[in-house]
Amino acid sequence: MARPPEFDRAAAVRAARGVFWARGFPGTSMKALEAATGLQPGSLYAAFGSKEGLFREALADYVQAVVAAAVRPGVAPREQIRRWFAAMVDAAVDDGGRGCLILHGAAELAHHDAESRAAVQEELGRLVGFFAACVAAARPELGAEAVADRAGLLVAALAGISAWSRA
Amino acid sequence: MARPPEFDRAAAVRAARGVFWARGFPGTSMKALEAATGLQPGSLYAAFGSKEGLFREALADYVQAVVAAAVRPGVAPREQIRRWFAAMVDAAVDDGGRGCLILHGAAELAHHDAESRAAVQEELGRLVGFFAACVAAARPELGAEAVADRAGLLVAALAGISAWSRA
DNA sequence: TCCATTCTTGAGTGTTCACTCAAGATAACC
DNA sequence: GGTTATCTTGAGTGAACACTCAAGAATGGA
Repeated sequence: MARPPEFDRAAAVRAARGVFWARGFPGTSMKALEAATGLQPGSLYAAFGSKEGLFREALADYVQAVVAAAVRPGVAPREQIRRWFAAMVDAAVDDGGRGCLILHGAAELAHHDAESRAAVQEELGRLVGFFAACVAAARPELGAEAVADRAGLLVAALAGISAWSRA
Repeated sequence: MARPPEFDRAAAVRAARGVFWARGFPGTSMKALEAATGLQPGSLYAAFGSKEGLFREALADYVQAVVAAAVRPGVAPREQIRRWFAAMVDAAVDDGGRGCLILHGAAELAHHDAESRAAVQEELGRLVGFFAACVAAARPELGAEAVADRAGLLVAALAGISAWSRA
């Protein structure tokens, strides 16, 4: 019926994720994304609609990757949080100055369109929710409020590492 | 001999500081700075040389203002640190999402000219140095390494508040 | 009063930005 | 093989960007 796409969409998203992660949203030009993905602007816009659209997919891919690194069957909830922090520490030590794509994306897209802000806030909520679920699983006797408090504390600490490693 | 400038340079810097603080460096256009300062591009460039130059002065003004709020004659060193955090908390609660101009500037100018990077790193060093001096004064028995450790911890915590309030 | 110097003005510079679109290429279905 | 649908290509779009500069206005000293 029709010609199938030639390029690997997942690979393109992964490449874009790397550029966004290293240089931030405003610091990344479409030219840089074309170079990283090896795609022409036409293909890029046909597939993702806009720079923001590509960023949203890259962000989702990032979350999926970090979650996958932390969440493994049979891993205790407390260990999952530890692994998340371990990934942040590795990023700070090895690729100095990348930080957390969710947290920086939230700041960088604060004055953009509502759709992008909602998307990044959703990922942010997912992050907090993940931590809350781990805390609740590790300490079943805690009330909902205490769980939310401690999850918030952990994410704030994560934000500290992220911001400090970028500065 | 010559016509004196009509505008108040300090007021212009203060106005620019507010815009940079609220919207970040890349999110702030020269048009916005012209509107905020009430100056034409010619005057702005004659006075500050470039957008980065204006940002550097705005950053210095920011540091001076926050230091002035914390450092008062007769205030104990520990209380000075407390006041710095109090200012950060006020900024997070009242003007939600501004964060610390030094920390965000360091991340936003990471891929700009060396001069700007050096300037922002210098302010960052001044911030860490201020904390270290306060810690050393509050706990004279501590060694230099312990002082540096604790100052670093405090700044990392500051970075956490800053990043989290922006997200 | 006149001159020298500097400031202000604002239209205009070239560049880069995100983004579009017509034309050609390619594949699946009949 | 013809048809149809979609993909790729890459030159090109207007807008926004940081920035400049010539001309006029204003001031202090001679």
